[in-house]
Amino acid sequence: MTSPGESGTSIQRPAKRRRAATIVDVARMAGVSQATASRALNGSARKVKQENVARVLEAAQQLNYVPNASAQSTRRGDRSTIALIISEVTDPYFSWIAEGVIERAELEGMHVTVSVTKREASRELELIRLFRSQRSRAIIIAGSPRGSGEVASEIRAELEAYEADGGRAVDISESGMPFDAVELGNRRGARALAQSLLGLGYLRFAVIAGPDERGAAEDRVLGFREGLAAADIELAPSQVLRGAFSWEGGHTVASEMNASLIEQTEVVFAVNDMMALGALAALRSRGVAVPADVALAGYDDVAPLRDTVPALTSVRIPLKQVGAQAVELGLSERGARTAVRSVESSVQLRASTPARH
Amino acid sequence: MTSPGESGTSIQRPAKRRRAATIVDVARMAGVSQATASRALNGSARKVKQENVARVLEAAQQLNYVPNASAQSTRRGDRSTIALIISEVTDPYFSWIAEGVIERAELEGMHVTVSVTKREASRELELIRLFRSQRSRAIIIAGSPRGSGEVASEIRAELEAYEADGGRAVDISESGMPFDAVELGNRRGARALAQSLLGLGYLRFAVIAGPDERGAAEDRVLGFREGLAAADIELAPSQVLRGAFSWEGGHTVASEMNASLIEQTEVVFAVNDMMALGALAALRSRGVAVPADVALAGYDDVAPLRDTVPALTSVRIPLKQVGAQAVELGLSERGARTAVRSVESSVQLRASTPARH
DNA sequence: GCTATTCTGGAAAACGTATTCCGGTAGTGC
DNA sequence: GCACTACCGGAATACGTTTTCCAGAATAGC
Repeated sequence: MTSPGESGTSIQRPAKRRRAATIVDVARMAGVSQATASRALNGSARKVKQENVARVLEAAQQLNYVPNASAQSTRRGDRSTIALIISEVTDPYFSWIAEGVIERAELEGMHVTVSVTKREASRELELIRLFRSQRSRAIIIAGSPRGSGEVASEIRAELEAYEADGGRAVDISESGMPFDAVELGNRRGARALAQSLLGLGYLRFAVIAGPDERGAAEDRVLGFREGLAAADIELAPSQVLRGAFSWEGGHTVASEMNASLIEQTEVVFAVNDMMALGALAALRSRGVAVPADVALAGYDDVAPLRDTVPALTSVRIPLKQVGAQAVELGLSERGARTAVRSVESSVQLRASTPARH
Repeated sequence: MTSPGESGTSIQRPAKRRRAATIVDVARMAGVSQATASRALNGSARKVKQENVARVLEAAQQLNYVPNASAQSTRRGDRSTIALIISEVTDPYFSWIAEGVIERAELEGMHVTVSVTKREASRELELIRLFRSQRSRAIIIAGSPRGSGEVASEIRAELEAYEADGGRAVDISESGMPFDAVELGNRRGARALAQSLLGLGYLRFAVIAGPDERGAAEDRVLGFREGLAAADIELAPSQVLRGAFSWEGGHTVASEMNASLIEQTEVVFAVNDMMALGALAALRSRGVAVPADVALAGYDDVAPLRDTVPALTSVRIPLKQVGAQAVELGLSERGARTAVRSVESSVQLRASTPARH
């Protein structure tokens, strides 16, 4: 049954050496000065005799030399990586932004360091400090929890200090902070979604919102409200349910949703697709048919989720492009006023919200 | 229509300063020596008078001082970050592994740098060199393209050099390379899936495999074949279709799939869930009902995809745990033989593969 | 053949930090 | 008052680089 070599294979390997080779070792082996070795290895402005270059390269190869990046950057004082702070890696919303950031950064010959906040402001603060300490070229923050009070202002102060030291902070959201930003048009998008749903004949709404009233997701609630207001419809507090920004969050909210509220609701708008899908699963297991009994809309229009049944109505944001724009801002010259890029989102009507009557 | 403050807001901000404060600045402001400042700021073994500590801290605060991480680590020679190399951020398979890695690393007080290969071996090589240069504590590689020949052996050499310099390489997959590894049991899992499908009464199979015959995904094909072999069923070459490891890949393969092959097939096994979903969409748009006409199974059992309709049969791998194990290996003492951890996967039968007859 | 110029190599300084080593001060025991 | 021992601050050195500065050699120009 156990095929040979399939598992549990443990391979003998060479003992470990002690210490990485330095440029001094290379220089000694090549019989040149350390300065010459440095010049030969990184092609500085200065020329070095062809023969010496060859010897140095040969020695470096031989010793498996790799420059010590820390030493290089202390000396050069350079900023060569871009830091990306996101809330959650497993959330496709963030991973698509990350994709865009990484791709664009690579085009510029820069590397990206991705870190995760888990939506804790204290972690965000810690990470910003870390990247400041690492002299990152730019810090891109997507989906900051941007807690209230204390921590929020510490975060702001830290970012300002970072910019004062020559770094660039870029915010993905409409934060009103004095940093460059890529604006997602959450409010506008949600407004458009509300209007589209009204256009389909929906009149009675419920919203599954984020855990509290801060952050960019709340703009979606706000925009949705504005859209409804145009038809003189208001959202009562009981019609706004709150839960975590995840599949589980949506599931929990929909599971605990008051039966009479469901009864009265024609369409549920969840502020992101993951929550919408969680809600979908919960509704279904409660015997509520979607969209027959209740229609459902999400936000983000995240790719791999597009083929659920019923296909989910959502608002598409060009997330990769958002990431790319953030990089461009981060690499651009810092102006006296904050720069804001924005991106167009579009309502995608699908089977989960059929026209009513 | 345009609400004030919603968009296009550009904020005046302070002019940028020139240079980050160094520990020397702090020491000068506090009126102590640089050595004392250093000792006060990082709590070294040496004690420094309470009053001086206070003055130094005060000055640091005042100047918004943050230590220069590069300088610190050139001096200390420390290795304090873990590098994670994955193929694709947007693929939930990888992002769940990343989640596990990041979470576990944080428990150990380490930070993680995530980089993306895009499945190009040359990029992998470049990244390994980068991390070697940055003196990462460990390099965890998930889903290496592990190209053939030339580059593959360069990669191996680079990793060996990295370990010789004191780093730790951890491989997520069964690679047969002389590095510690977390084994996913791909072959075993696929074999079990095949057996389960046979148990349900399926007899005619097709496989949607990766673009070529290398890498861990091919073990899934191999294991599947082994499982079928137990019932004396063989997979003809025409029954193994190849495409990219993505939704699009699965979609393309299924779109181009020969109609008579579909006719003859009872169940399609795609080597990962994303491809399965792509195939699902394509089949559907060709008018092929799933599972009525053709059943479908995937692999990975990735969370947000679980509630497609029909629910997708798949093989669940505890991906977060895989990431965590990789970190443990990377932080453990290096032994004379490679260590291998393995993880249990389990077949999840769902509606996409109903029992036959 | 002599001077002026261009090359190119090496010694030394610098980057910002941590740490070793030295010396002075204060405290303790007589 | 003296010797001995903590204690703690500062000067100097080290980390592995890049870069400046100097000097010798080679080349060019006459």
